[in-house]
Amino acid sequence: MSDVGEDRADALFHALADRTRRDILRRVLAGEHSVTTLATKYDMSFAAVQKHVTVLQRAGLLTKRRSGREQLATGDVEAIRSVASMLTEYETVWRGRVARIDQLLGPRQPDTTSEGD
Amino acid sequence: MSDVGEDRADALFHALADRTRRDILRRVLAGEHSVTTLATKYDMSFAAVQKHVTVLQRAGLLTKRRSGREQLATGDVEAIRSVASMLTEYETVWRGRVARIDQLLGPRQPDTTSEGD
DNA sequence: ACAACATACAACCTATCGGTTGTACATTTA
DNA sequence: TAAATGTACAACCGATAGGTTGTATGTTGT
Repeated sequence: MSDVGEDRADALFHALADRTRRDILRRVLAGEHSVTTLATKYDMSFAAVQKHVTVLQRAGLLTKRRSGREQLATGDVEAIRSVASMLTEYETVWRGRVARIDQLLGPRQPDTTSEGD
Repeated sequence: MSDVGEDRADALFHALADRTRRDILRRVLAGEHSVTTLATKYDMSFAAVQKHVTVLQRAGLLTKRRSGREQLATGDVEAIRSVASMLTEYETVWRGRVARIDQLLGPRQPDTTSEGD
């Protein structure tokens, strides 16, 4: 993967690696919230929450929209999907291994025990 | 979500938030590798790589199997899938928002522009 | 038995993280 | 216009992350 892609993966996974940020993300995916509104939900300072929002924003997981003196944050589901597709690539790597092992073992009886997946 | 579930999410996302660890993960998903073999691939000390392997192991993303004096690491695709399913839950939250907005706007003409997904 | 190899882990260092308080600034409302 | 509100950001602090070197321990191979 490209260096910029790895940078993006770093930012995305890092942003998701904190439970407060994940909770904020759920809230802003469900609907728009001002930073102050979000801040009231957590037992920490406004500044701390504001930093978490910034981290999520830098990772592209949320965007902010100014409305008067409020800054309304909204979750970006496309960013979530891009993380999911990264994971799919990992799973593809794994399937490659299974395919190689299958080839190594040669043709066998079809598996009838798990036919209705 | 339960506290233990959040702990697990912390560990998983943290483990994935480092490009060296992600690269190790790809390698061990593709096939078994000893820690020393992995260490030769990176421009850092054996101890550093060993620590990365431990982080991945603690998160459940890989398992180790002793073979003589070697420790063979192998990727666990189920852990990858569990992360993917977490993300699906976030997407579900988002769809809930869209559904609420739809309801708010009331019934409309069906969208014929993207019928063939 | 002994040398070489593979691993584990402690101790240490620097940078970053997640939190704090304080201050500054723009916008709204009385 | 002045006070209240919402935000941004700098400076600081303790804990953790990611790296290092050094040492100890188990496993091969000669």
